[in-house]
Formats: sequence, structure tokens, C-alpha cells
Amino acid sequence: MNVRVRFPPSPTGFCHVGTARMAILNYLFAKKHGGTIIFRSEDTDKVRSKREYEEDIIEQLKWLGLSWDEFYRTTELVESHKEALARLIAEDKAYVSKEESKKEPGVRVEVVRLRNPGKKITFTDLIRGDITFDTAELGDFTIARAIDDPLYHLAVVVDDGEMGITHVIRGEDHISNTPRQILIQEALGYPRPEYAHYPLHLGTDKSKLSKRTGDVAVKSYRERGFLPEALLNYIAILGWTPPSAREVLSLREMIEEFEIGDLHKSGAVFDIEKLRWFNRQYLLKEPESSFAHEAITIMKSELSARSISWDEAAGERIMPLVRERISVWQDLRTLIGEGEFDFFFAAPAPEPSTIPGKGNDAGTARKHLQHVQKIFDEIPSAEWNETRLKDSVWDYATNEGRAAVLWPLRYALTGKERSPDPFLVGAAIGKDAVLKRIEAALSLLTSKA
RNA sequence: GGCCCUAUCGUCUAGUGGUUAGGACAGCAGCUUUUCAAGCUGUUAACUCGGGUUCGAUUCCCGAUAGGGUCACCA
Repeated sequence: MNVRVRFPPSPTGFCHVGTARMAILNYLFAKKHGGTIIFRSEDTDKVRSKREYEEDIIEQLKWLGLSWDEFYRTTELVESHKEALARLIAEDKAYVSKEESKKEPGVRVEVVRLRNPGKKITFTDLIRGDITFDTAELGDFTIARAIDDPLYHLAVVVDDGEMGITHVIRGEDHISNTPRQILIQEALGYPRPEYAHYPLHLGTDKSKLSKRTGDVAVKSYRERGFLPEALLNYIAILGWTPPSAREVLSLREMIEEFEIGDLHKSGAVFDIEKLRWFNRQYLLKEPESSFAHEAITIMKSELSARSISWDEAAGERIMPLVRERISVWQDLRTLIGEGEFDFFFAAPAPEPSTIPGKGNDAGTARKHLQHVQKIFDEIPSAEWNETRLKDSVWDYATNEGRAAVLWPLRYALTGKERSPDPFLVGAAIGKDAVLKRIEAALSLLTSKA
């Protein structure tokens, strides 16, 4: 069978996680079966639809790495809807009903209603099995606001029929829409596509994921520095377990493993912590050059906001450290913004009383710092690197007590009670800066004593 | 409220008519060349309840309960 699926977002809001999930699942299914994907902007609601939203949806889906083969807007297909409407009325399967407007009381309108045969409808859901509804409860529901103004259900059925859609894969909020669409479909004589209704993602309190319960705009994840691969991967895996049970998968691998029947039946809570973990996995895979490019851009801008001048050499040297400390790019902005990395670029302002560290006095600290200063001073600049620094003082530190020697050294270099180790810092800032900072700490100790 | 869907650790899940109910995230503990981070190792933690069927149910059936969805001149 020639598989044809659709992405039918309604452009009444920015691209959110639910939109992305709809697109991902349809994409995986279509690609798995070599099918065609139709992007159909469901803009029948003229009041709420905006071109701005449509553009955002397109932009974010592309950012996630998705694509489609054909593009339409529902409103541009209105002629076929009108034809269908006219045919239904001519065949007396629908009728024009003159009634009072629900939106504007007192105003008479002419809506079109379907003559509902009121029978039981059973359809097979690829994820849930047979589902039966008694459509009598629906009554003669409205299918158009007016003879030339179709409503969603009519438009969807006609468009799906005309476009030869074979599989309708959508969220479970559409389960109860399915019987009425089937009714319209049968009245029009279109074949019934296969249906698959996947569960919705839930917010932390298990309620529907929405603007109220959390951040859902794809753009906001993008702005916080989540990687598209990570977001795509997490959204896909949340509610689907591939046969291999692997969690970290590329788009290609997902396509290979995808089976619509493997989608879960129950809704899952969207866990930002796990998303962060996924993002870290992908950040760790980033090539060194592109990682450094992004990191440097962020560091430069955040440091300049703090009036600290950028040092290219130091920046390059702390890359491994940056990569080890962040899960999302936003973390780097926060780190720098809070001054956590200031000491790599500017001299710190250590607190004299904190220099010795726990259980040691100023005299001891001065003695150790002077010793280390002397050792460091003798290291040729050409041999100035992390390993060399560590080797040069390690035995001394071990004999004298590592905490007693290393704490003052580290604190003198960073001015932070918590920071990376002194060797890494020392190598990054260079010999001159190290000696100056030790000297500064020593004078602080002396002036205090 | 009617109708529909769903139900395993805090979260995402695997799984079977008989299992020590497995994994991931988070948590906790220990280790790793001082602190922090990372890493490594270990570890806490679950079958919603009540009836059936059965020698035996987490698993099959029914009911209850809970959660979700939907009942538009929105999509």
C-alpha cells in the first residue's frame, strides 16, 4: 500500500510539544513505510488562525529535522468543501437549518447539519483495538457555519478523502471526533482510513500538558539551548519503546525501529529532568569545534555583561570543563552569569580568613603557598601544563597534608570555596597569573597577621 | 453528568498464568589524587482496590476507584 499521512496543525498558537509529537509520530510511520507526508495547515478558524503561528510551526518542525512532501492550507481548498456540502444537501444527507446564533443571540443564521442515521460505529484503532460509539447521541451535528463556510470535521474528511490519506495518526483527544468524521465520510462515499490514537503527554500533575502546566513552546526549549536531536529523541521515546529498548536513538534509527503498534496506550508525564539528561548525552557527542564555537559565543556575551574581558586562550583551555558541567546551553549562561567562571578571566578577591582552609592557620597557609610559589616559579613556561603542575607539588602536598596545601592554593587562584581543581585552573590561566595570585594571597595573609 | 480511553518504583517503562518483578531518569551511599562538578560502583523504591477463573494471578474476566479525553456556529 502507498502510505499517505498528514501533519494537520491548526495555526492558532505557536508550535508546542504536542504539535511536535504529532509530526514526529506521523513522520516515523511514513518514513518507515516509504510513504508521503502532507503538511496541511488547518486554518478553518479564521478568527484564531495566524500566519505567524503557521510560520513558527514550520520553522520549529524543520529545526527538529522533520520534513514533508506536500503543503496545503485548508482555506485554500474551500471549493471542494463547498462542492461536498452542496452534494450532501442535494442528496438530502445534510440540510440547512435556520436557527438562532449561539454566538450572537437574537441573530438568525443558516447552519448546515448532517442527517445523522444514528447508528453504532465501530472502528479499529491501530493502538487500542476496536472502539465502538453510538452516534445517536451526537444528533444532527453541525458541519458548516453556512453553505460556503465549512467547519473542521467536514473539511478534514473532504481533505483526507481528496488527498488519499491512508493513515490518520493523532492524539487521543480526537478519539471522540472519529465517529462523527466517519459519518461524514460515509455520507460522502470516501474510504475509511486506518486510525491510530496515541496518548497525550501530561504535565507534572498528570493533567494535560498545556501553557498553564508548563513550558510547552518548542521555541522556548530551543532558546534555552536544548539540541533539536535531544528534544526530538525524548518526545519520540516518551510513549514509545522501540524493540531494541534503546533510549538514545538517532532519527534514522527510530525510523528503522518504528512500529505503530508499539506506541503505548497510557499518557506519560513530560519530565524535564530526563530531557536534560538526553540533552547532555547529545551535547557530549557534539564535535569539539562546533561545541567550542557555541560555548565561546555564550561566554563572550555573558562575560561582557559582567564587564570581564574575554581571554581567548583561557576560553579554549576550559572547554573540557564546560562540557563536563552543563546539560543544556542555558546552564553555561547561568554559570557565567553567576560569576562561577570569573576566575578564569580575572583575578579573584579571596577572603583572607578563608585562605587557610578548615583546621589550618594563616602561618601554615603562608608556608605552603610560599613553597608552592617557589616550585611553580621554577617550572619553565614551555612546560606549564596541568600534569606538570600536579606532579610538581603532589609529593609535597601528600607529605604535608593535601587539604592543608591544596585548599589554600586553589582558593588563592579562584577565590571560590567550590571550584575546579587548582592544577586545571593554574594551567588555564598561565604561569604569570598563577604567581601573581599566589603573591596576592600571601600579602593578604601577611597584612592580616 | 453522558460517552470514550487508560491504570507496574517519585517519573518513563520491561515483563510473565509460577520471576529474587528487570532497566532508565531522579534520589541516597561509597569510591575516585583537597572542595565543586563529572565519572565509577552499590542501593532505596512499584504490580490501585474488590470479586471471580485457576492448583496458582501483577498477568485473563467483571466491577469499583482514580486519572485523562470529549460532549462548539474551535480545531
